Amino acid sequence: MSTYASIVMSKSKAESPESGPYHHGNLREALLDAVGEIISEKGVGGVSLREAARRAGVSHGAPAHHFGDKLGLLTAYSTRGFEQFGERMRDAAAAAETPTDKIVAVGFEYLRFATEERAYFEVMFRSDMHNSDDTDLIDCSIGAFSVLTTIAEELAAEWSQAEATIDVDPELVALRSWSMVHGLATLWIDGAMTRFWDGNDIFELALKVFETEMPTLN
Amino acid sequence: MSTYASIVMSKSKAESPESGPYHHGNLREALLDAVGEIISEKGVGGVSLREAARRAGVSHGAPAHHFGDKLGLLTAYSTRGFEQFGERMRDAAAAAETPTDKIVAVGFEYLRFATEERAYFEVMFRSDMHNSDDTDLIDCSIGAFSVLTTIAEELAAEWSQAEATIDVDPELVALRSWSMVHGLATLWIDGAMTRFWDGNDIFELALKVFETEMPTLN
DNA sequence: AGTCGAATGTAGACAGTGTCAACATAAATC
DNA sequence: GATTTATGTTGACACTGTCTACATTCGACT
Repeated sequence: MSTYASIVMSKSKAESPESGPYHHGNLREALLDAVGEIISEKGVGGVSLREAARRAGVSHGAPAHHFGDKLGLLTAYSTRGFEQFGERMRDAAAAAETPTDKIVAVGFEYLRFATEERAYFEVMFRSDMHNSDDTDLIDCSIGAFSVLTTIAEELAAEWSQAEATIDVDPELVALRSWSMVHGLATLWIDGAMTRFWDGNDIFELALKVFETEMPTLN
Repeated sequence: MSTYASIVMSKSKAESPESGPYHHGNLREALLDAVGEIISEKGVGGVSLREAARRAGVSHGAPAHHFGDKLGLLTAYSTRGFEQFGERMRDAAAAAETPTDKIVAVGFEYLRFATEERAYFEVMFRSDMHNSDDTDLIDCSIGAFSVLTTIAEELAAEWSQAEATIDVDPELVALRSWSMVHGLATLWIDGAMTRFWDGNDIFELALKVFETEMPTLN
């Protein structure tokens, strides 16, 4: 079919891809972009292989060649999210001086990512939205969290030097910080806190929550 | 059609409901039970109105009369989860003496519910799995969390009596505790911690995490 | 007791979905 | 330049949510 013919004969049906070169050129990335768009517009439940294909201007079967199945697409999207997440964590840590400043900066960056890049965040931390055994995904997630564990080690070293009585496990410091900031992020995102806190700034709330002393429970 | 005829002529097709009385009698509860079964077997993504109807031995259109649509079914399931969750929280708090004991007991009960009743937990804390505006759901969730806020008030009162310097906001104490335990629960459930903590007992980990002192970050 | 409306359940249709197999086209490799 | 590989298309299938039309039963009112 000539180029003219393909234009004239282009179907108006929504299913059919726009007329263009047979090969997309960068379909993989285009599909991942589409996933982000769909989640932002309709939520994670609105994601479908066919809709992503439609937005990338390609037939409904095309995505299978790049991602296998739906879970494969979401896993790749999740991996991309962890890449960007890790980059943000590293940048935030690098911009601060002391271990204490670092962990606070990383915590706030965590919240910023969760709220600004909610599409990624939801898929990243929902085990049924990706294949947890995927090696790329595992590598990227470990890369991101290693920022936190590194800071925790620096913190623990600092504390054990300053106060002889305190000898904390760095790993537990990391897990404790992680739990707190992750819980705050998810509860905030899911709207669970709206009926117990009437503000619309999570950073303001986070500052107050982090500063709150709990004597008998340290 | 006589009873005998209905038995003899019963179709073998999986779609068709088992022969029985025209009215189920307790379809609403049966469908909610089915949802729990499905989630336990196949995860939240495996839930479908038709599968629930099939398990309840009823035609595919029946659920609509009780729940409207799929979101309605999940909202009702979520509400039922918050009812049981609230009951557990209240029982745990009632079994402890001091405010400090109470909040620890409630925290551990929170983790127990998250792991033992994972089917409920996932739907309860996933905003796209239920209608957050549902009044019954709102009532039940507030009922559950009010246990925590009540304890936080008792704690804050105790602390402000004992140590004159500390005057904490009870609401922030509640949100802080909630964030930490919720973050730990969700990260544990989603398997995010498996590569950073090699144990299989969340209560053991929780004990260590809660006890970990973080001097410069209180 | 009888009637009628509401509640509950059935059956069929429709568009949308994921996945598969068969095929078409372009790119890469030798 | 031929062939293998990667990429994309098309059609089919079973499954899904939702809608409409219809059937049965329950309950309330006379």
